[in-house]
Amino acid sequence: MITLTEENYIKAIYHIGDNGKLSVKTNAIAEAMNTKASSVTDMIKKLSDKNYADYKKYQGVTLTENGKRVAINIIRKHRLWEVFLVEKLNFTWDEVHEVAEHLEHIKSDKLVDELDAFLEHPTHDPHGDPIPDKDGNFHHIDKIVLAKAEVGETYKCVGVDDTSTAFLQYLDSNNIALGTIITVKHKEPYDNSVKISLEHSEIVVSQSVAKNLYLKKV
Amino acid sequence: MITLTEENYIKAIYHIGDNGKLSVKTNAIAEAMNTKASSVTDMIKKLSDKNYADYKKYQGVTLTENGKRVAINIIRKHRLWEVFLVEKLNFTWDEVHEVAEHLEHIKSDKLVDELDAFLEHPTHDPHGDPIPDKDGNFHHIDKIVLAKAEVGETYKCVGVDDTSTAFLQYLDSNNIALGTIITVKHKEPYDNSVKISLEHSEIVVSQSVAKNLYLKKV
DNA sequence: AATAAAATTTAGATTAGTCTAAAAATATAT
DNA sequence: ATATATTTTTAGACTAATCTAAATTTTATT
Repeated sequence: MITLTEENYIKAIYHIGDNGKLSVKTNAIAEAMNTKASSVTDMIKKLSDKNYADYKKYQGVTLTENGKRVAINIIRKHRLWEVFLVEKLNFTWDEVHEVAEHLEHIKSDKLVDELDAFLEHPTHDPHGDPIPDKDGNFHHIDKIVLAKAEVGETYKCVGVDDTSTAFLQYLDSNNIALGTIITVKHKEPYDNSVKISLEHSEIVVSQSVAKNLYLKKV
Repeated sequence: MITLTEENYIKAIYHIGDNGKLSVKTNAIAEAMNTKASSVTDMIKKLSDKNYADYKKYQGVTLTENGKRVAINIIRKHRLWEVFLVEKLNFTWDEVHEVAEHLEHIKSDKLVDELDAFLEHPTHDPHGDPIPDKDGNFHHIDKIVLAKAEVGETYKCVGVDDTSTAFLQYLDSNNIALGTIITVKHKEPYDNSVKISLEHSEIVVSQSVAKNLYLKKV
């Protein structure tokens, strides 16, 4: 049996290590999970014993195929619940994360499959992140970041990199949501800010905003 | 902060003690929760310290108003999730309990309120048990048990006392569900079995079935 | 009312997850 | 390449929830 805590560590290792690809350092996990490095060492030993991770002392951890499977399944559940909360229960995209953190640990294959069907097999969560299917395959859309978009072109907003409450609320207050159509008007070389036009407005966004908003050419 | 385990003990005490009315014995809790009496003693001391229960050594426990509030809130969540699982995710009434046992512990007022609204403020769960409202008030329907129904009268099935998988599957296989209309044809004094007619059939049910099926006159 | 039986509590141990402080290994800088 | 700084691990302790076995209290029986 896998515990809730083990699941959370596996998820953190998956995310920090670029979707399970890279080896992850003890301190990076400790910081992400708000614990001490010593606690992390204990846990990664345990994950290694249970064949969820490969661990060599002082060298960091990587997830095994088994560990990746667990991580992807939790991510699938997390993102499906986020869709449910936004589409059915009127949550805003900055409110969903905390609740989904808990819902993602409910263990029932039937629950996940039926939820997926009820939501009509969504491929992306409210932040634009892909939802893996039952077999763990991600539906990939080729998106670019606003900072790299071309002046004069028109795009659809398809996701965000930064999912912090502050950023999501900033987007809300400027009427930018998933699906919003924007046109790039000007890129200012001096500070890398970008002027964009929306349906009813024209705004200038800073470089940090431009680096965190994903677009797809329409 | 209240732990998951504390919540489960509080719920058990509430149920065993006839909805928080009676004092509950240590062994009764141990049996219901599949633990040892010594573990129960430890926990009820803790619940007492935290003002969820009143406890006098060797005399059993009762819930405080505070404890009852917690219990009713968990029951509300449990039953709302059961409605969701049956009505939206195609669960059968014997499949819902286990998953709802986990969902009931998710803590988010917005989640519960929105779920309640999404389900259109249901008053009863799939087994016919009442769902308390936000303020903890139960919507009471005056139901009688089949064993006490009158011969010749017609009733609607509104609930069950026994929610075991075996009983629910028995009802399913005899086409009895919440809302089913039945007429009492004959009560056999010899073994207290009851002959009832459904829409397309006439069946005889045993005393143990008759004692666990709730009806309302139509 | 004395004694046997049953229920309950205490004492002490165990496991999962965490922590602090010290020790060990690795990385960095001159 | 040697000293210093940083990172990681170990050792030992703590809390929540559990257990077994022994002790105590209550209940039932004669």
